[in-house]
Amino acid sequence: MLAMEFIRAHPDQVRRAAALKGEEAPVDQLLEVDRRWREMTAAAETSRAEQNALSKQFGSSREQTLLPRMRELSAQAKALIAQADALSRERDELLLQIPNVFHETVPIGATADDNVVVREWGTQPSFGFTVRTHYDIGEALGIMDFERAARVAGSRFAFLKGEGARLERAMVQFMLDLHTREHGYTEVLAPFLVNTAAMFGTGQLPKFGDDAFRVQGRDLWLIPTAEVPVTNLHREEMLDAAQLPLNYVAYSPCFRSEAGSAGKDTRGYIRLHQFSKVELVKLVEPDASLGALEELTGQAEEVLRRLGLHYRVLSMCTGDMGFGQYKKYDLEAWAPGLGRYLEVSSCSVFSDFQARRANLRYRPGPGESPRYLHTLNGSALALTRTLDCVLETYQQPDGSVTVPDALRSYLPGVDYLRGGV
RNA sequence: GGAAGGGUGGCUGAGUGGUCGAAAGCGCCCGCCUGCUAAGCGGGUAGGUGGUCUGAAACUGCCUCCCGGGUUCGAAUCCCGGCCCUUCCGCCA
Repeated sequence: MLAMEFIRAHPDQVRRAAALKGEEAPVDQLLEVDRRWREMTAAAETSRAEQNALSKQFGSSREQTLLPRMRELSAQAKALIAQADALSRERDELLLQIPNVFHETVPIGATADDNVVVREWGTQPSFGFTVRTHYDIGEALGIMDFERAARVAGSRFAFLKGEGARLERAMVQFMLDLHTREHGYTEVLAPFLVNTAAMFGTGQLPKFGDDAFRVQGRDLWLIPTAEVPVTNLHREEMLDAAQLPLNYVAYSPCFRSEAGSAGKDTRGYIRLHQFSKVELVKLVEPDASLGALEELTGQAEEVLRRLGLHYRVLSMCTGDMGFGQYKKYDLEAWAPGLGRYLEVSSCSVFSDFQARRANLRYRPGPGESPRYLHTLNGSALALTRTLDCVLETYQQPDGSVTVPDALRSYLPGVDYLRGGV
């Protein structure tokens, strides 16, 4: 969330940012409630102050004549504080609904059409035969099974079998190894269920609860991304500047209800209720966060380069950005069979928006006051769609699929996928 | 799941109704001392959120001893509920 202080000082910037992000932001209501809260708080505190002074006096003197006035003040203060608390709760609820502002380099725009391609790598491969989609390839090889998954779990689920399952596992391991060995990340295996507080911390709640699955009867949610547990890893802590930056990489399954995407990407291994993802999370000092976004994005891109997949990087426009994001890049890899780009990564910086919610702080130097960290995260990468792009890019005329060089050591003895176990 | 104990500042750890936002130690900061990063001496050092103020600084109010309620003029301290941790038992992979 934003600092109340910041909203008071820059209400127009906050209004503009919300409008350009396409979010409803109750800024005026918030400012009004905040004003009333401060008024009420002042009154309550005046009363409390007098009560405290008398109480202190009574502590030493035991002067019984003070008691009636003390009782009176006590009751009065309680009433005023109750009113102030109600306002403060109202204010906090409103505050949680205010989206983050964005960086000046973010393109202004309403829809995905306004995103800006900042760079491309490689070219669209050409084939001397009719290309097929990953789901045709996968089903023909018997390594992807949507029908049986539908019977077991419903639509938007999939089984991977044999070489398909091994391929995904190999890709996960390849990505984890790349980020830990070459990019300096610490591997984390995080809880796949988190509590409500954690979901608030990263901003999935209160506004986007419909997108997540909740465990019945318990205060637990299935994580929609490892961003949630990993960004919350140091919640309520006071870190030392010397520990920063913290770089974490986590594999996890991700669970999403896809509430708002009925009819979209219904075919194939693209938009599922459960998918695997390798996620990068960085906790950095404020001054370092924009540079860290470029670094993180580059590290996600490296996965695609090693896999030899053509891709492009988009700077997301205001309207296509998330609620809490300060700046965001999407990585889109080319899927020749589908004939379109698939979003395989989203890399974002949140400034102190999440840190404030999750209470992620550090002490800049000895004797200095605590500050909020800046948080970043990015997929590196989402397995489903990256796997699709591999199948479609490396497909052969005979229906088999060449295993990319980068994955050979992770699939010993398998140079081509031919539907084996 | 059952029993017992426990959650206090950056850290360790005292504190069972008022002069306690909280002893002591560690760490850190400033100064002194010692002719060379140690020891010693003195002082300082929680966070949050308001107000005064153009702002900074400074001063000042309030809140915060896991969370939420309650008792009381007054709660770190007493009562109730919750969460978490430790140990033992049970169960289980």
